Amino acid sequence: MKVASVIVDVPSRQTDRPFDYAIPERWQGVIQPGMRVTVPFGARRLQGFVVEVKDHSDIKQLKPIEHVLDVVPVLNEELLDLGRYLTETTLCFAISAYQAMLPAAMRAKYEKTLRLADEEKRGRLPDEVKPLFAGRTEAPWKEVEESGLWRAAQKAVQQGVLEAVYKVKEKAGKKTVKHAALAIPSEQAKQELGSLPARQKEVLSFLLEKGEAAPVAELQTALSVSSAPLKALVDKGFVVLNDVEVYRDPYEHRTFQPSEPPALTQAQKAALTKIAASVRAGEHRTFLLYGVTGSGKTEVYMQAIDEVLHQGKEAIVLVPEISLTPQMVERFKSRFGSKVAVLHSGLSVGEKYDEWRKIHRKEVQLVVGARSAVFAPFENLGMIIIDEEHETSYKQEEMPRYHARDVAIYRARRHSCPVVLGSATPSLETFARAAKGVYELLELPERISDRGLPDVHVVDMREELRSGNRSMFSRRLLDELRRRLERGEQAVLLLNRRGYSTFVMCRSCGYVIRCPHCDISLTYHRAGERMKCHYCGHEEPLVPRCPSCGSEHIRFFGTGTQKVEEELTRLLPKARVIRMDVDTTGRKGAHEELLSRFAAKEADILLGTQMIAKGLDFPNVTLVGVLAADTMLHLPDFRAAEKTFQLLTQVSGRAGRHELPGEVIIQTYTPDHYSIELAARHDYRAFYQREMELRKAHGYPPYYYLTLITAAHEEAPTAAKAAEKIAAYLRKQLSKEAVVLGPVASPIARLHDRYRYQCMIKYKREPNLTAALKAVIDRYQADAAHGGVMVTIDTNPYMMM
DNA sequence: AGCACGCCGACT
DNA sequence: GTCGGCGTGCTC
Repeated sequence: MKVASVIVDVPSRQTDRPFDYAIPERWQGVIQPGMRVTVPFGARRLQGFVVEVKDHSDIKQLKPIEHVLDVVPVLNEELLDLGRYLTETTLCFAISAYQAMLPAAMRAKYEKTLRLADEEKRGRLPDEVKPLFAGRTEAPWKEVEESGLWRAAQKAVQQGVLEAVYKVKEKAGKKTVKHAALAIPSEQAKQELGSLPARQKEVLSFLLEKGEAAPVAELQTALSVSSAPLKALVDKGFVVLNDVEVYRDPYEHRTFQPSEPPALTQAQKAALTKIAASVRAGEHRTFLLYGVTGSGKTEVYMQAIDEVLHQGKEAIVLVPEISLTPQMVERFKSRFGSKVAVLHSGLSVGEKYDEWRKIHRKEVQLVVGARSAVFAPFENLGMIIIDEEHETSYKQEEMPRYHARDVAIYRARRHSCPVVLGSATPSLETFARAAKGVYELLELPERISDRGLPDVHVVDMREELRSGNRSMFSRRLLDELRRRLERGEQAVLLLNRRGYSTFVMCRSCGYVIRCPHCDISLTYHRAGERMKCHYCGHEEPLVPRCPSCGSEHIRFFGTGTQKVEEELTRLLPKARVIRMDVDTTGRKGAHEELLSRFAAKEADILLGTQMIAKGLDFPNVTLVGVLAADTMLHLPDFRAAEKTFQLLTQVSGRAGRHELPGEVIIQTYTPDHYSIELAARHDYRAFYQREMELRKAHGYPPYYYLTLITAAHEEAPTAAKAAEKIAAYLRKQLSKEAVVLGPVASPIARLHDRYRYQCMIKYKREPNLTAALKAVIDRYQADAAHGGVMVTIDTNPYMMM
């Protein structure tokens, strides 16, 4: 008998293993590993992934597979293996790994209904349940539950009057368009023409002329006829209607000017030569393309891609979500046309599904996308590029907690092809590997515009305060902004905090308004006079009095983008300001719209959070202002200095990229901090040296590996005790070289109503670590469902909170 | 994750 | 005595 091993769609420790199912006769030879199926699982039916097909199972009573959802496997051998690798390295469930590789549309939706066992039994329904089945034989379980008749219905099920039905549904379908085509040979159709009414004649000759199926909508507008004549022809059997599958094209109404590769600089040429050689040789190598902002990294990528396509292979380009701007898409679309698929969060579920299918069917050879695009189901990969390699958004913060860089290197090794990591501010981990020769360093030390990097001025805001300027703008920044307005040039202002104020405090008693679910102060948002938690999304109206002492002296502290916008319009009434943050770009397409307005010079100042720091390229921008460079510096994160340096360098790079010279003003309360000083001097290497010393001294990456374990529970002592036990267990299991720190309360001590305690493991080489962590999960993650302690493990964390 | 099964307390 | 609460363990 043929047996399929299936990973079922239940993300829990106990079900995180294959279950065997019998393959019915009709699907023998059809079912292959990597296909999605639906299977009976207990009382339910679930979607699952076939991971193996075999001849025998040790299980006595096998249930059969119910349906096959795919004609062709959606996960090939390589991706199935990659899933196993992710499971092992990130300690996630196999089902989570496989689902992360596919578009959301392919994940199943489940539906439970109650159905009348047969019509004769209707009379035996309990009276109170009867209305639910009035005029139908099936009722959604949700309705039954909401009506409060749960128990009566359950009883009816036991008596065999009703039966529970479990359905597995596909989330998004394929989009189809109705097409009309001739159902008879064209010779016959021509003969029939004479005897037809006028309108029908027009329709039939239209189809005859076209010679192929025509979209119904198109046909109707072209001939300006209703659907009646068409229907008549269908009834006569002359014409058939078919649903033809089409792709939703998110760029349907856009045209892309074809572009030609420009000439390269010496440095670009040198880098390209090395990458191209590696592509041609089909060898796995990791390059670090370290090039200052504006040095033309993208052009190197594109010409390297040319080489890949030339070899008949495929390429993946990863770009951070926020810099996957229309500008970026346009550059790739105009160079590579229909060979490109684009995957980013702005697309609808259906659109993403369509882009994925284009890749799966090999209709495109290039994918440009955010993190998850690294799973693009190509089978003949020639290169993977990761732009802005240092970006932390490449790390997924939920299961599976993978880093796209690691996945890229895994896949590239398997496909024997190069990986190119590009950045103006490489992560320390990456640069250290390049320095050691593990990666090959390629440098682009100069801007292509020949302009040099912009002048950066650091303004000490303590000085400003001392000379009586209490506003959030230094005199220098305000002067420069005015000058830009006069000259008709544009400015970009960065403030890494959205909302109006960062916290609301009572001046009488010092009470700070906090989120009731998290240990976080609420941010005041002017629109609608509301206070929001930026972690869990909790919102409440602003209170006129202090909830603690009743005083009316409620004041706003700290500055957010909303407040800056207000101040700007007060100080520079003539300035037209565009504000860009999560609050103004939430709507679909808003991001794109705001940027194109700025590009069209409909505004003088672009004010925003870090989403404006990356990748934007506006020729008319000659001033960049950073309002508070220290916002990230004092966060409880060993990467705080690195992130500050990166952000300052990236945002500075937005100025003076073309003919006009650029200038950058950085406002700070800590002008002497090395991350600010060295960013102002554009000195990455000095920063790298300095930061490496500190990492070494404190035992942080890249000198040590980290694993972060968080225990969370509604009761603080329960969470603390669990963390304590875990730490003790790990200390016992691991070698003397490993350091287990904590447990301590997490920097965000409470989140979503749960208190959180964390332990950190620092280690260099720890062969038993994975086994020990699995044991921790087995012991604690099972309890999570039963109101127990929730344990999360992040091997190689980027978020310390 | 669901869901069934099973073992104890409060009602017709 | 039965109904109905929730803890325990299983799902090929």
